[in-house]
Amino acid sequence: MQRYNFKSVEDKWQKFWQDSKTFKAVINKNKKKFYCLEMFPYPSGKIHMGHVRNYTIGDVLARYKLLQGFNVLHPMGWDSFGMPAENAARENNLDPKSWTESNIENMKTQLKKLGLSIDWDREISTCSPEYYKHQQEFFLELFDKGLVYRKEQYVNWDPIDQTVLANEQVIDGKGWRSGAVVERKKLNQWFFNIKKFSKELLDGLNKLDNWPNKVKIMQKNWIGKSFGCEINFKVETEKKINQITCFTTRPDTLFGMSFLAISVDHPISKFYQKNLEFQKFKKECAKTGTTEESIANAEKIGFKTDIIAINPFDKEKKVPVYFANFVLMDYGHGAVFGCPAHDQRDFDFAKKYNLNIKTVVSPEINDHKFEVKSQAYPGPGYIINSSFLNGIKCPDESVLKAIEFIEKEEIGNKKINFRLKDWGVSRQRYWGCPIPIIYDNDKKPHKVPKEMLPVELPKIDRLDPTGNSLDKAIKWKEVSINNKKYLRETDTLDTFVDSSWYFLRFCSANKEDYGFNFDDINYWMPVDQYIGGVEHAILHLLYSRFFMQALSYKSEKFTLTEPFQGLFTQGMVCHETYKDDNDNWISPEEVITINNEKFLKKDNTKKINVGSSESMSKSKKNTIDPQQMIENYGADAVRLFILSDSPPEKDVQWSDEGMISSHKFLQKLWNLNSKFLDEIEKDHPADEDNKITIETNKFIKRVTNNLENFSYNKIIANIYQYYSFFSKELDKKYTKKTLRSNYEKILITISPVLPHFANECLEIAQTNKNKITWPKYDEKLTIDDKITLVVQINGRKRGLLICERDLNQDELFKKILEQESIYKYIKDKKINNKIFIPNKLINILI
RNA sequence: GGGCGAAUGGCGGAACUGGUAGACGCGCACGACUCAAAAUCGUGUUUCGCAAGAAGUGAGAGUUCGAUUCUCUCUUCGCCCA
Repeated sequence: MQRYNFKSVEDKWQKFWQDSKTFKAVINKNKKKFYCLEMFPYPSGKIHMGHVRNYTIGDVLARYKLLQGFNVLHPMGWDSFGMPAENAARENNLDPKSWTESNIENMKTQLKKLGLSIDWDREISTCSPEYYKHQQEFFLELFDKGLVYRKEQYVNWDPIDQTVLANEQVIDGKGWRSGAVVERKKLNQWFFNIKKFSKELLDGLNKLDNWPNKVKIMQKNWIGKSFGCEINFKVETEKKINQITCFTTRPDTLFGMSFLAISVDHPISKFYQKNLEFQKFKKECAKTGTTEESIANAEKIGFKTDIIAINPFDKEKKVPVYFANFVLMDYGHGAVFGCPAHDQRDFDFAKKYNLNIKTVVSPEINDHKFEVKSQAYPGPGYIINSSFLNGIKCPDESVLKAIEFIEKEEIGNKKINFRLKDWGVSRQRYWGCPIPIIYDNDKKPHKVPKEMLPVELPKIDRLDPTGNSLDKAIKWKEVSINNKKYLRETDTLDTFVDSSWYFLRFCSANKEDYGFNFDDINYWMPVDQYIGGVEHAILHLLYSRFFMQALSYKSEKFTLTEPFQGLFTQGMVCHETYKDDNDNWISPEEVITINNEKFLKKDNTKKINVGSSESMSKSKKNTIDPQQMIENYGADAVRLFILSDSPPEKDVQWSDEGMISSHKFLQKLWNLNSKFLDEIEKDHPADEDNKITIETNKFIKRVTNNLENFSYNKIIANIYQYYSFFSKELDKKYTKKTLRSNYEKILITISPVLPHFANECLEIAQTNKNKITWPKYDEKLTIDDKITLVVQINGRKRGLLICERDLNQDELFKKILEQESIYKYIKDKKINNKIFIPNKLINILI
């Protein structure tokens, strides 16, 4: 018996799939399509275990659907713009383009070694002008539809590196690289009007039945619909201010108002521009970052104006107006009224500035003595101290009542507000898609004419260590059209834009005229199953959904609003972490285990401190290199292991022992295969044919169900079970025909998980290629004729009864009396009741 | 602080709509093969107990003939938002 040579088998099949274009997807309107897509990778240079898991899960599904007869589209591409390339280029004095391209080549080779069923002819890369040309067209299309606009917006500004930082680059309020305290700075930037589609994006979630609930809830919270009203506050001031409009969800607490707070960017601020104290205050506010979290955690500070606001519920009550750092201009109208007794933030503010704290909600009904003292009471209850609102249940009824009053008195109006903010897409970076806009001498923006697209990135040999290199590419920046001079926009697009429509591009990957072709997307879209990490639950998925809204807006031809019919979010791959005594991270490669204790490989004497298992990351050095594993154990073994230990939606622990045992198991399967081949030659009487057929049908049924439910870990268990059954039963008496047909079905059933191995075995068995389709199981043949019935006495298991199917209660009871081991419990006892579940259980109560 | 989810042997995890808890894998133990080891194969492996038996799915209650599964309270952990 020859050993299984995974290297030659895997190479052989990978070459075969590539040469014969097995996975090439071509539109065929007579066939049902299945679009299987995994989130495309950032080309960092090497694949990591997270990729292996993600793409194995997708590949199993794609191969299963292919065998089921679907016309499968399973493409792969590269999310190849972004900061790592820019950082690497700066550090190594390279061009981001060549760095990225060589990474892509590298990763492509590695991915191919996994044996994925990818149609590589549709490969796309977002940093290629062929791709971003279309993106620029879309940008202009959205521009024409009025969904793109420019406004001033705060950014995180690193004063040392002279650059804008993304939120995740701000660590504890400091720049990740320079360590400088990050400032808020206003820049003119481009925005996509995603807020406009808040309602559509929220309502659309209801249709997404095949999305994890958790992701839908996260998106729902992110969109943040809130019901309330706008209130127009009359003011007393010598300045030319008519009124101040606030949005509030709690107009029922208006009697407890003790101040009104507005954003430093509120239009009213123009009256204070010359006030030095105000300028100082504004600068102080700029010190807090731009994230909601940093604003929430910052100390609440205010600047008192000389404006007085009048409480519309009680015109005698007049309160001061403050500029406050916790009020944001882009939520509501940049103004809120403060009710300290029932909002902790307002409470803190009131304490600091010695403002009145009036309790207007009590937790118990008719409790007029309830008083807020050491902290705000934001909970439910009943309104007190509030004239016509007194005694009303809060907040459900009191809010409605307050709004009713507000509308009647024409103080304001009912309003639904969304937390979702417009999507700022400008990035002050070189390595991104150029924004196809040019500015005339008056700095007025114009579209780049269509025939001049794509606006290609200029080649820059050396990126500037500070600032935006595009801004300094003078030759590129200056353009002249019809003898008029313009300056190019030097910001590039957020890379989330690149990934918001790539799934459309896959449908028409090689067509040049437009981003996609309607015939193509009408056939292939939506993506039937999208698979990726839960970390993209909000932004990427929401932006992609928005992009479909934007493309279908005012369009008769584009009607797709939801890009991803099904979504699956897989868990991370984790590994133990190791540190030496000096607190340095140690990679698993440097660690050896002796008698269950872990030592540093270099000297074998230094003991390693084992830390918790965490998701694999370079910084903690707890990574396992997939390429190494594929070389050592083969792609099928790696696929088998990565699916085996945990359900795909949960985190999985990497285990070397598990990896090795998967590898060994393939060898066992191979040996079993040889035995099968020997047995297929022999013809026996059909004594056991029924048994093997039932076992095979059960196996197919289990695997099919587990495939449908993403219970891939259970499929591996099924495969182990089938192995242990057949390794014992193989030499029983089967006819040639039955053995062969069952054997072939099993090989096909395991082929999505072990494609190289299964195809090799099928070839050796000389299986007719036309017969390689997903086997259907016969429900009748998954049922054994004998069943095991549980016998309980007073709810306690006392024995098992192997008997025929469908016995009635009396027949069964007779059998129980015959069985001494059970009968001993009931003799001499009075039987009060019997609970009988046919073919499952009998519970005798004595 | 809010939302969502989870908790099962030494470990990862199974258990379909309430009906044999611990499938399958790892680890461990014992045995076979071997001069020996590795590899391989076989057997066993929730705990206590020699056994009969008893206890047992984070803790406590409840519903039920019967609860890992349903309800309530609590504890711990994870993720997301703040």
